[in-house]
Amino acid sequence: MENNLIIVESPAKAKTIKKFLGKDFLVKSSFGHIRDLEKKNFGIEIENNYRPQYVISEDKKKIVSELRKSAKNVKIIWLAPDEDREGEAIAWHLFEVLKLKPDNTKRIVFHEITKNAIQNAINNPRNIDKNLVDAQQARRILDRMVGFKLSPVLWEKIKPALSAGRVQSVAVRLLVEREREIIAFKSKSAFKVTAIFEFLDKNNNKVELKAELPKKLETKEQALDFLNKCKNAEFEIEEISTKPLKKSPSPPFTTSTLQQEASRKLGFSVSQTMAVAQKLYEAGKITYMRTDSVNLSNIALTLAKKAISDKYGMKYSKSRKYKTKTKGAQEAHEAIRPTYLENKSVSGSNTEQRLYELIWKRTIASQMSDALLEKTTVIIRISTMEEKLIASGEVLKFDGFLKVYKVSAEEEDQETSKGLLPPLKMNQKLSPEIISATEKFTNYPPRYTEGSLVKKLEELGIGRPSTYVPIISTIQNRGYVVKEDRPGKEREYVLLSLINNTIKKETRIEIAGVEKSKMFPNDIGMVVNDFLVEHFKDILNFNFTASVEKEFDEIAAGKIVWTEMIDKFYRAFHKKVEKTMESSEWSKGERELGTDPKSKKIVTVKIGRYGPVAQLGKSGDAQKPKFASLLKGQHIETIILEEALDLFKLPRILGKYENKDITIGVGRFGPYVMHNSKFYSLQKETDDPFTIKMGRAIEIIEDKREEDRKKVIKTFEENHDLKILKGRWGPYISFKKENFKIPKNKDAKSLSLQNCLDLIKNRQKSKAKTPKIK
DNA sequence: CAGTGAGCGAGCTTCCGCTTGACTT
Repeated sequence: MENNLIIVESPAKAKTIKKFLGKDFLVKSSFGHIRDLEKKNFGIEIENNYRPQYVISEDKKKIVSELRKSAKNVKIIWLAPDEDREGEAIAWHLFEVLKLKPDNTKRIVFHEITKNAIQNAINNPRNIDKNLVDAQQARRILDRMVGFKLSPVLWEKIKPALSAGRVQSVAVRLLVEREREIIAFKSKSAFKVTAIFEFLDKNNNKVELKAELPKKLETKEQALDFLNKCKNAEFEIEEISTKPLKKSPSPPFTTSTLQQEASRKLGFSVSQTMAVAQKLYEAGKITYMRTDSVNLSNIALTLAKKAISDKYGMKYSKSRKYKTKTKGAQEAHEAIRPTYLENKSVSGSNTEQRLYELIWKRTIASQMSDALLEKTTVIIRISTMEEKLIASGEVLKFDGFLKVYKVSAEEEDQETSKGLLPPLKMNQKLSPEIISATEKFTNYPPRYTEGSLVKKLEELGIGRPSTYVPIISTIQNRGYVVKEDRPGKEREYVLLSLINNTIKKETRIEIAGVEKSKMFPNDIGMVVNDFLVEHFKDILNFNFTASVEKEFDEIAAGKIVWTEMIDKFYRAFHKKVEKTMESSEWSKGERELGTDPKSKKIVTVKIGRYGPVAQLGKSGDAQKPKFASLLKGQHIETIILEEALDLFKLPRILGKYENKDITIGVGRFGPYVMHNSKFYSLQKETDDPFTIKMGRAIEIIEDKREEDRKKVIKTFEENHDLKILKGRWGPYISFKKENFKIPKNKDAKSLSLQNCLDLIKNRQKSKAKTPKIK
């Protein structure tokens, strides 16, 4: 029987620690927090000096009782959660819930999981830091107050089941404000001049030199004027200069930078990255994946140095220490790094291997030498004017860290690929092959991706590594935002080119504004945001978290008492909640678009009971107003009168097919063709419900019929309700509008009717057995 | 695949941070 019990948060950590400790230590995990505020009745006794009502979480009851049992059988209990605010609170809750005694309970912390670090921690125990715990309680209680007082205001004033919170509401605000910037953005165009010179080098090889005019020309006239002056001009090299350039590696990964890079380089979503990282962590292949620290342990530094000199040579190695700059970082862990830096790759699924390799490269690169480059700039004189053309190129002199890790382009602006320049001489004469002036449009500010949103939140000190994934899913689940692709629009641009002293004018078409996996605010997100910003400005302020964090720090330092801080906050906050409940209007984001020329009625758009809707006429009028839902892609903020009027033209009857009406309409699942009371979806990109013709409608119907025929794998004469069909996840049984899985080891084609019926019966039985929780 | 804000009105929704399962139609 062991004499010691160590409790940590994570089972994977427990497993690792166990290896370093002798038989006398029992190592267990609490699986994170074990208690939380009661959900019913607010969980805070306002009248009793904000006394928190803690309850053991349903899914932790079993763990708590196990821990209680273990604690009884040992002499000393070591509480070893992380050394940050939340970790301290976990230790304190454990102390309270397990009814531990001060004389045989010790609080220890370690920053890396090594035998030495753990031994060192055990030799230097301390008591639970109650001030730090109080800071956490204040954080928890403030979040509950904000969330559980604000959300009901939204239910009352906008729509049921909405939510607001210190973190999520600011995340939505960022997206809404960016969207408005984009809506208001006016694109300007200017002309970019590039020249290509061709000449023969000393080996008589044809070489090209590409040069640019550093400033853009504002108008087409200026561009034409410039090209005209280039006619019969002489071009000559005026200056060649080189200067050395240095590039340094990025720090090793934190949760947020890993999420961004995995998204950019591997195309992973934020949640996918975390799921894969969790697997690697559980397998002992990487360190903990939820961290805000860029710090590497001394062991890691030594391992990195050895791995780099073994693989690439000593001159590639350079030990570096990185400092965390992020606001509010708690740094309870190391940066995310491979546990064994000598392993460049690992076994596992394809995604695991790729993510591991990314982590390995980034970690190793962070401990490598700078890359050294030489940048050459060539200035070309034009005989007919003052302006100069500039060509530049880069040569890599020493690759350094670039040997393993290419820095990914932060923003897309990589127009000129900088390569080697051909050998050139001072005063060398050049003759242009082509000089062109291309019309370029300024771009609106970029929409957020999941990763860039996380980055922004982190910069503002909002949210924690463990919450980035939940934040993103919450704001989507509430319908405030969607992540999606949107097609671009065609745009004309002018291309002027000077070839053989003649100017050619062309108009070309480019696709602009294509969006891939971007976060877009929905109408409801905008309405909720506007409401919150109007009535709860301070909480929606981007600095709100930072300023309360300062107060939490003071609580942790013992300078202020947590109940006093909370009292001050709550009094002011609660007054605002009450005032808003009483006085504010129903908020539906209504916008008037204009008057229908036919009926002379007013057209408005707003959030209706079932989502964004257009309304023709006023609700008080003698004639009841007409309503029509907005289509996907239409928004209250941007829809115009003509588009809204079109909505009232549906549903419309196109004609007859097989003696039945064909009707076009828009329903819950988007635009449809209805025929013989069956629905067929229109193609998202190609079909327009307002203009679709009979022929195309019939085509859609026939296509769907054909597809359905192909889906059928097997039918049975004896029972027409039952079919074996081919679906997205393989074959399945369809029976009276319900679908049933076919076990992987069974061949769908050879199933008999009886087999199928058995499978159905089995599923129904197992379903009945599953007890309903919650 | 329809309805579009109160003329019956129960009982519910909701926060942020720590952790991993169990569950996959």
